[in-house]
Amino acid sequence: MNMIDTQTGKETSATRTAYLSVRNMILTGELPAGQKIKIEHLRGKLDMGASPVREALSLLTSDMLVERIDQRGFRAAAASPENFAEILKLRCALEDMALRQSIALATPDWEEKLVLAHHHMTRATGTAQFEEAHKTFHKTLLSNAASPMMERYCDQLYDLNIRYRNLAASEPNYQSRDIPAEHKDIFDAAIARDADAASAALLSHYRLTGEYLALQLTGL
Amino acid sequence: MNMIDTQTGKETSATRTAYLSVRNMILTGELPAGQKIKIEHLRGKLDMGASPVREALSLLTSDMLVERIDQRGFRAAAASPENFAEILKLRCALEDMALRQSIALATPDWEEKLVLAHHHMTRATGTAQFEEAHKTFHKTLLSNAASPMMERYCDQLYDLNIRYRNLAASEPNYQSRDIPAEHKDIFDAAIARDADAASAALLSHYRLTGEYLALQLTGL
DNA sequence: GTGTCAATAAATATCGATATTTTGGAGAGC
DNA sequence: GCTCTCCAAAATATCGATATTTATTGACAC
Repeated sequence: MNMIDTQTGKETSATRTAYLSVRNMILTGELPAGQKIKIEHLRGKLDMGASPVREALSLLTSDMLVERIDQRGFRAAAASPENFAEILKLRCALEDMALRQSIALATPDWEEKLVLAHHHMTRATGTAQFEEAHKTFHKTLLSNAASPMMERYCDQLYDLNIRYRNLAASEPNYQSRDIPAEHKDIFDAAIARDADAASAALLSHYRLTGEYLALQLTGL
Repeated sequence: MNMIDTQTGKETSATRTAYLSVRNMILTGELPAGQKIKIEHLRGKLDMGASPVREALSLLTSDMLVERIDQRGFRAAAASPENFAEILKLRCALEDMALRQSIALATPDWEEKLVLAHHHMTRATGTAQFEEAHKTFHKTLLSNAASPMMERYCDQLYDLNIRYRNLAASEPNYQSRDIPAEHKDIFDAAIARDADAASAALLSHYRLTGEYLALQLTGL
């Protein structure tokens, strides 16, 4: 006679729901960069009280996706070509360090994870599925660095980069690039424990994408 | 008939008060690393409702001073020798980059700020006053890099480092070091726009302090 | 026209109360 | 003696209402 709730599930809190929703709205551009975020509006849209919304927005501050101004509420983080350039530069510097550490500490276990992550990426079907696998692949590359803070920074920067890709609007059209080959190069070098080659391939991968996106961001 | 409040002042919000208080408690070790933070306890101590306390804790998450576990509240960020080593490494990498950029973009205005910041540090009297001036000096060094995110990271890492200095408990006793001379070296090289020398001096300054602190942290 | 100021409207910040969830422990069963 | 289950007690999470603060508007003087 106990009442295990409807459909078991419900493994979540209102704050978490709000956090994920708003995060997604900002990453996709549904909440435009720099725009004021009205608590009342979100509260209605998400059907919850103001407290979890405020808390979610406060947490999003960590991810540099939301700015908070005392007594004046929240707004979606501004976006600009300069900001994008900075993200790219920081990513290159931090991921270079992290990847080299990962390789220096390479273990069979890490290599196996990497093999799987790469394989999943090549087999992904839909766009969403590929995005997921792509993120996992890049995270796995750095996951052996034994450096949680650095991984956190890299994670943040990855998401900020995704945001700009979405803000660039037009469907990505990667001219003459062979993206799978670029990934394969990074992957092969990492597995071969060739840190210099792996880092070079990774940074080139980022910089090519960066240059391409930067061109489309002149309107910001 | 109107009630302009007592003593005009009151330039602050409850959330901000809570943020600064808790931040200070964690930096000084009054809230020990890893310890659970009870909202009710703080609410009483700071004499305010639970909402601003929660919001302050959520914001402190950005600074990596507080960890949040869904449905299970907040705790002061853990501390460990490994974490300290990571902070040191990241600081060295990021500040090296930032300082070089600052110097590359050097202007008379920046140099003047730097001269003043260094002067204030040499003239500071109390410990608190010196700490303040010291922080300002280091921030000023990087302030010309035109890279807000990098500066934010460096700020964070600076505070995390201060925390470990406080956690190391015993009064700092910098053996045979001449701290003012170390600062002077950094300062002179920066003013001379010698990026290599400035960076070398800065990193040496950090690493010496780091080694010294690391010895005292074995108990963590 | 243009700028200032007060009144109003809107939004944020905060409180106090309540609903949920987790934690700790006391017995029941093995 | 050791788990496991189930029940308080404690703490967190969330709501709805209210107090404050900021933004807007329009009248009025210059």
